[in-house]
Amino acid sequence: MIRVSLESGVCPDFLGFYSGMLRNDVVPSKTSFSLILRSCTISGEAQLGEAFHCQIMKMGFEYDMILQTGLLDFYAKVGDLKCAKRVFMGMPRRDVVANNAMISALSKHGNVEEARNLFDNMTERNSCSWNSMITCYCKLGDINSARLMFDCNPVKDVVSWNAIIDGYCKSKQLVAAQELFLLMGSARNSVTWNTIISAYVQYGEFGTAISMFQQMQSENVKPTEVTMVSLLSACAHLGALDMGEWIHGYIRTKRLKIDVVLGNALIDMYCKCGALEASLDVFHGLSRKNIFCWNSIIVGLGMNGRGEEAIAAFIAMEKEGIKPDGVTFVGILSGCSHSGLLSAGQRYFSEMLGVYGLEPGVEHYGCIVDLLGRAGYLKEALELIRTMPMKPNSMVLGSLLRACQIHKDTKLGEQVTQQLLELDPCDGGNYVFLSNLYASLNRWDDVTTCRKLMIKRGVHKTPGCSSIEVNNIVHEFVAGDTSHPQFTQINAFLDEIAKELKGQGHVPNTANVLHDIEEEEKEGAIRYHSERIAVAFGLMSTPPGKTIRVVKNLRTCSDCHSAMKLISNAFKREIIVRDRKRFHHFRNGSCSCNDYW
DNA sequence: ATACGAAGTG
Repeated sequence: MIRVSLESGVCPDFLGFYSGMLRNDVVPSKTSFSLILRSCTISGEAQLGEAFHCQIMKMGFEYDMILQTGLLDFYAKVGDLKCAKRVFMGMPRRDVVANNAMISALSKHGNVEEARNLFDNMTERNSCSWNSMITCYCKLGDINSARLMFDCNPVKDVVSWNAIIDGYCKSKQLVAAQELFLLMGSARNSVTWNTIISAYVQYGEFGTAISMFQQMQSENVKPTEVTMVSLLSACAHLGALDMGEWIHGYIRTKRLKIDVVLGNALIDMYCKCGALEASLDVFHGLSRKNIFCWNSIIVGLGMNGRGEEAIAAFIAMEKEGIKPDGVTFVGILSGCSHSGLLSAGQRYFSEMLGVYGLEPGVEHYGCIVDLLGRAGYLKEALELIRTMPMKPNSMVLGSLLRACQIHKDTKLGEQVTQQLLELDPCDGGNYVFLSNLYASLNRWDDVTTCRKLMIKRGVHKTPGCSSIEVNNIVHEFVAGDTSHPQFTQINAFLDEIAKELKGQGHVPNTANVLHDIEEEEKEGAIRYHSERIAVAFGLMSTPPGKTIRVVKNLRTCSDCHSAMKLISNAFKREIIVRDRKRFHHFRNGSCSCNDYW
């Protein structure tokens, strides 16, 4: 029965069968223990396995090859190098399997020298031996040695190819990975596809990741849970809700197993697409939740302006006995900041160390600077930066700068921007900000100086870019971009919107024209910000009443923010804009952020 | 022996 339980793949009940044996006065044999050990290895039960090892010693069994290999494999998998070595040294004879297990244990600890030594001294090697060495070098970032191993491997199989492709992906050599991927042709299995899809997601090429999935299907390779996790992550980044929902449907129809990782990917996708209720449904439906799931939902609630609920989730998490970590507090503190919960945020910040024993990092100080600054406590924020135990990074200063902008403290704003410029001279945003600041003060000479400095240093501003998904296709609009095939219609529609807004008394905030150095250079070629083009496109190409969802790479400007409110009212549409850091749910002329952002 | 998840800023 223990063997059956083991071979069923998940070995859920080997302990039950073991205690059953004892209850029925059946003395477990050496084979029983070998099987149990194997079960512990597969399910990663480190402590349980050790306990059984003690039991085996007590029983006084003679150690044979099978038992020793089992023990070695167990210690190798759970990462106990010392014990693995001890078992290994005690073996009178070491076959390929034993040697491979030892190599893998050494590789886990980064002992590449020792692993290589063992590998070189082996009289017999199989594909596992070679593949272990390939991954060992890959993990260490020594891709050239890994490639050498790959090239010398006389018994290359699909695992060797997958391992080296992943190695290239992880060492930022996508081109080399693509070359090998193409060379594989029909030898590619689902791991190969998962590797390349996840690489595209990691490189930020979300659209390519999705089209690779389509190609995977057309080549009849079965997508797995891992494929879905990568695709959902792509959807989360793109804010592509339709695609995300389609994937969720696919998971259900194919009966893929929603474990903590896939569950978390779904939660995160729905949150980042602004579909909180769907996210909560998945969250509550999970039978097991780990810290990733809790953190995702806490961050998601905060990001969508539901700070109180984020706090409630935090309390629920504690009740379940899950200990919060640094990420949890980033979520809670930023959630408090977005909802203006000043005192709650301060309380959690002090409890971090006091109650939870977590040392606040620079990211947590950043949250509190943000919290204080937004609420108008500029002096306090500045004082915190002065007294905090580490140097402020660009994010901390960025938060302060934002506060200066909201509360119109131009003097402090200039100081902070100068500091930011020194910290990050390659970041175009800093120059734009400083330039805007000078422009608003009519200091045109300073504007020119700033602009020249930018050109001299070869720095470029990130262009504003918004995307919207219509009929499963993600359309991207860069500010001033006229390349969309339907641009003429879009432009006409933008005029219509402008008229409608004028009728509602909207006065365009001309200060925003100065907000963008490149816009000035293009001399009025850009009439509108990217999110407006995207919303216009959405309004004209979707049926009345359908929610419009737009994702923007930068933060929305205040003019667009007020325009969106009016558009939502004039066209009777719910508009959800995800900007760089949070969501705005526009409905009936107002926004979920209550203009606090 | 290979593939997957959460984070503050302008």
